[in-house]
Amino acid sequence: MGITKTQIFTEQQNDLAQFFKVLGHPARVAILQYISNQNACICNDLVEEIGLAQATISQHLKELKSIGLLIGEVEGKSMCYCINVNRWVELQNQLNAFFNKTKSNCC
Amino acid sequence: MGITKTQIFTEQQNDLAQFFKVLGHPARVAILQYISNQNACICNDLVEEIGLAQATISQHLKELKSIGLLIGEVEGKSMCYCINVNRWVELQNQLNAFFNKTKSNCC
DNA sequence: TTATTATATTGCAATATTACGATATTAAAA
DNA sequence: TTTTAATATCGTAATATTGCAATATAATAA
Repeated sequence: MGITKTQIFTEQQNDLAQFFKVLGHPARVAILQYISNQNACICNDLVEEIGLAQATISQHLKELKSIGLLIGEVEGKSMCYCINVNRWVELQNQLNAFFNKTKSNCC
Repeated sequence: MGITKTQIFTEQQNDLAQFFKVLGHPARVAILQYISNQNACICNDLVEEIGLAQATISQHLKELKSIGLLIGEVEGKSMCYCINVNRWVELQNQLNAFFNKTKSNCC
């Protein structure tokens, strides 16, 4: 069948999982790290930097945008991507809430 | 082509992504939450609780074990799964390190 | 206007994931 | 020993993801 049965889970569970899923690819981790290492917004040095085709990078950027982690701004004929710090902190908090709540009492 | 090009990323990036990936499914989030809500180690009430086939649950448990988050102990003819608290905290720290390091200076 | 350059989108092939029925496997119970 | 119950593994169908070439789009440069 292959379809994730989202209907049987809570919205919170689906959202959390979706967020983890987007971060669950090394290219997307690398993109976030690279953007954060630049002092200014970078554009698509990413293609050269990461070593994947332009179409592939564009796709990964789209997924990062889909959970609100990246903001893209048009700058002439190129795009300036940067991290959405508010969303970033929000997700980190959400994630820590999950980790802290999910504590085991057994074994 | 469909293969993730792990060779072009660092081990740290691959490990982090792998960890996120495993948590990136609502069933696995739900499993962890359910286990943590029980005062004692639970076994496979999970099948009834979550609403997926036994084979599917078993598969998800295997993935959670693969990153060290779960420990399984034989208990008669059933299995007692519980969260590996040390690993849990370790992953939470790793994750926070990633979030804290990856801070944007731009926009 | 016609390049040129940067990025996004489309279409597709290769591979991975999800889910489940069927079938082991293992341990207690009868 | 045979049955029963709990879990794991195998095989497979449906779907999703990854990656790229080709193409579209949009903005500046010539």
